[in-house]
Amino acid sequence: MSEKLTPMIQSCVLHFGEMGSRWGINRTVGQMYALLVLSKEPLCADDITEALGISRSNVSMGLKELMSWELVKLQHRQGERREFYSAPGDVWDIAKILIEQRRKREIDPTLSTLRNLLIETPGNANEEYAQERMREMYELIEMITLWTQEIQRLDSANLGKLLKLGSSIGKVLDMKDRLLGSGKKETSK
Amino acid sequence: MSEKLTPMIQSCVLHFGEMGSRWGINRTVGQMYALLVLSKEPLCADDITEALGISRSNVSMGLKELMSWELVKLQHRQGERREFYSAPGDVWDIAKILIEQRRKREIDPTLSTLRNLLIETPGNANEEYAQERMREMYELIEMITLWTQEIQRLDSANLGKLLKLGSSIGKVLDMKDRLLGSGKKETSK
DNA sequence: CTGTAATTTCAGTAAATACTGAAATTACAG
DNA sequence: CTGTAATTTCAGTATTTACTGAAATTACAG
Repeated sequence: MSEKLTPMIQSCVLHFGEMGSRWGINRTVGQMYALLVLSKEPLCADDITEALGISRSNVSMGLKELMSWELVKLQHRQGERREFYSAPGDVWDIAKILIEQRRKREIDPTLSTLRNLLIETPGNANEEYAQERMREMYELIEMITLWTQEIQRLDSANLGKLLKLGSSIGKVLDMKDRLLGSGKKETSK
Repeated sequence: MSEKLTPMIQSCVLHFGEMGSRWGINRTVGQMYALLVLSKEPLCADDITEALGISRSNVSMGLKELMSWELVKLQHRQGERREFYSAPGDVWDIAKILIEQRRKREIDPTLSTLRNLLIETPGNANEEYAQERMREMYELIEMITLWTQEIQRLDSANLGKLLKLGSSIGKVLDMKDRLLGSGKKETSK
């Protein structure tokens, strides 16, 4: 990390590099992305090289990675050979992309693996129990995925609305009871 | 990976080892945990050593790691020196622990870092823009965290209820509108 | 086309992470 | 206590992952 970065931006970049590395994202790529997100203007590869003090080829590979995640857009400028890169301007859009990509890369394959194991006939009591747990996993992951997908449909405005709905999911459950008229007065806790 | 494991269980163990490594969890620790989750009976360290074909010391370190995440419980048996380890019997309980631990380890520090950067006075236009983005991140992460915390309060039964609520968050927003009588008829899409 | 300024690729190297075996420590039955 | 069967620690090593510089490739202005 060498030139140009103010301490404020540098702190943020370093932090997200660190976080990235804890979530299975290469530290340097995390830093690159933080830099792009925090920058109003699109950056070219050399800007990043200089800002982070890493090699040009490393930046090239990192950008390739970010492109494969569809986390960056590429911009041409008239009469310029260089490419400029930028992150989506809305943080929620970024989150949606991340969720979607991880779903494709990790969740879907996991569901598929579990599904395949669940159609096998258990060979003994162990396997029977194991399948039980796998089934629970499958259902939980599937449920969370479905909800997440619904939430992803929201734009920033409606997201805010949902979030202001208040801190209590309990209310949602109560609503459900009231709306659907499910007789017993259950609470969410 | 050597002894005893049936192909079904082995596949699952390998898959979750792989997934773990993509989420910043040591592959072997992921395998160990899958094994524990799939096993009805608690396992001792040697069981794991044998099942995964890794060294006893590696198992010891892995179990230490899993303990620090509070993902395993430890059981004594009368007149036995050995310790037996087991995972929670409910997959949703496991998920709640994972969410909670990652919040403590990664989300809270991130929010704290962002908060510190946000109270600084921006030194130039760049920093002003950067702070804008940081504020959006802060708010999004905080919101998601609050919701997640609410959802974590649910037990398996109520979770099922919430999830059966249906695939449409839109419905929740509609409920909100109806219940709170917010005049305009907005939709969630 | 041609020259140039950019990007990409990749073999080699560096750094970080994970794993092992041996030694030290611990727990407890007798 | 003492002996033993277990666990933990840790220095050294192996493996994996990340990074670099040099060479190859590409895009395009002129």
